[in-house]
This record gives sequence, structure tokens and C-alpha cells, in this order.
Amino acid sequence: MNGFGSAFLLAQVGAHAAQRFAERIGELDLTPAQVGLLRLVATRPGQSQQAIAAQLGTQPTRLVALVDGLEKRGVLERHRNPEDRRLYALQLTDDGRELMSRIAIEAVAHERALTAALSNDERGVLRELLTKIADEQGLQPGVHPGYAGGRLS
Amino acid sequence: MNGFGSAFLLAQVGAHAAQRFAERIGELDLTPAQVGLLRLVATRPGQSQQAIAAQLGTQPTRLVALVDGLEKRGVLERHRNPEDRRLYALQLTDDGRELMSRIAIEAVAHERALTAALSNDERGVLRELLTKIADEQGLQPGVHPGYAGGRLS
DNA sequence: TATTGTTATACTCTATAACTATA
DNA sequence: TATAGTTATAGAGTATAACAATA
Repeated sequence: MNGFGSAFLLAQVGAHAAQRFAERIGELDLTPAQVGLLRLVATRPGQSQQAIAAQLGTQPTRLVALVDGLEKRGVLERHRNPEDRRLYALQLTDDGRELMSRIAIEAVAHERALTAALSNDERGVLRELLTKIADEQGLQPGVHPGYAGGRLS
Repeated sequence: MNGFGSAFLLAQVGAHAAQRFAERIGELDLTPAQVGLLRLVATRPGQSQQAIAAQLGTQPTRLVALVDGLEKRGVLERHRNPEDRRLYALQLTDDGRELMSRIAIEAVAHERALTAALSNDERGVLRELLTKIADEQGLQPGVHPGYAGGRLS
């Protein structure tokens, strides 16, 4: 029992969760920003870099180096859009899809390790409460500021 | 209902909580790092800069500019320790204590706004679950990585 | 010689603005 | 003229190492 409210605990445990996840995917030579990008491309393939930048809440210029690295690594591809040759359509390669499955394995292990103190019922309650907060606060599912890495506006 | 686990939700909601709190204290012309420092000095006055750096999980060199700014502002004071003149003993001024009470007011308002979607009972359950996780994960009460602001190691 | 606090240097990261090509 | 993507420049922020004062 201490004097800290749930808002402080949320920030503290949330930052810890992000750090531990970053360590895990760091073993796959990935950064949180790269995982955020890969996740968006996997969920909705064919989007332009600017569309993805808007969803990540980051600047379009940041995507250039981000996509460069993942493309050089062979997990992501730029395809020119024939209808508008200014746009790229980003898509995963076969290696990219395999990488995503390895990320998913890490995410499951991370989830289990982080909530090791909770029972299955408690895990469900926690997710329910957090979902309520996220909905009321207008947070977009699947994206969080850690992916952007930017400063506070 | 989405496919994201409670670990992801924790990171997402936690980052959102930290951002909103940073916005609030930003209206008091304070950064999260400054608040973390002030909180430690208020809780245990008289500590050296290196002792505080260790608790914040940051480098001692960062504290110089941090303390400089707050001292110039008149909320914090460096007192030489007579027993060991290498050490400073950091203490709040009267203005500093007044500032802390204003921070506390913001913290309460922040808490209420962030958990507006929950009932009082649910708020208690959330705090209980988060405390369980924080204890099991070995997190120190009252300090979180947002105060350090550093990169992942 | 070891330690506290300070300063100086280099490095990383980000944001802003110009530039190329396509429309 | 407007937009997608790229590149270049400058700025903020951090870490590392060297330095002065004290033990």
C-alpha cells in the first residue's frame, strides 16, 4: 500500500512493459518503431508511406530510413502504385511474414512474463478495465506513442 | 474486443497517461524529469546528487543542469554538507513546497480524468492488479523510467 | 588514490525546410 | 500548382570522458 494512484502506476508499469518488449524484439534486431511499422503493413498491406506515418503519429520523413532498413533486410518491399506513380505500396515479403510470426511468439511470451503475478481471471479483468480506459480516452487500437518515439507536443 | 493483450494495452495506456501528465505539469513550466527530482527531494531531503541520480536511474551529469534550473527558479537549494564538503544536500525552499502542492493538485485531477471510465470499485481493482504486477516485476514505488527519459539499455 | 560535482566533446535523434518526380 | 517521397541542414538531447575540489 503506497500513496500513488492508478495513473502513476499505469505510467510506471506501462513504461516497464514497453522496455521489456523492446529488449525482447531487440534480440531480433528490431526497434519498437520498426515493429509498429511492420504491424501496420501486415494488417493493411499496400498503404502509402504518408498514410502509415499518419497512423503512427510520426513525420513522413522518418519513414524513409525506417523502410530503407527493413527493405534492405528483405522483409519489406516498395511497390510502385501503377495508378499514381508518386505513391509506394508497402508490402511484406515471405521473410517479412516469417519475421512477424517470430514477433508474435515474443509478444505472447512477453504478455505471460509481464502478468505472471495475475491469475487468468485477473488478466481478463485487467484487459477489460484497460480497454474501457483506452476507449474513453479515444486511443486507437494497435498503435501507441512508443512506436512514434517522438517528443510530447 | 481486439486481438491485443493486456501487455500492449498497458504500454499504450501507460504512455498516454505519461503524455497527459506531462501536458498538465507543462502548464506549470515543468518537465517529467524535474517532477521526478522534486518528488525525491521532497520525500527524502538532504540527499546528494549522485544518490538521487541512482534512484532516478539516470546519469549524475544530467542532474547538474536539472538542479541548476530549479535552483535558479528558487524552488530548490544546494546546501554544502559540513561533514563532507564534496557533497551537496538538496532541499526544497518554501516556494518549492508550494509548487509541490500545486503538482499534487494536478496529479489528482489527472488521476480522475484518466480513469473517468471506471467506477470507484473498478479504480480500486485496477490499482490492486497494477500493484501486484509492479511488485512481482520488482519496480521501485514512486519512480518510473519516464523520469529518466533515457534510452533503453 | 578515490569520490562528488562540473564541464566539454562527440554522438544520436528529431524536426524543418528545400528538392525531385509525378500528377 | 499540388502531392509523395527524398535529402540536407540545423537543433535538441544524451552519453562519455576529462577536469577541479575534497576526502
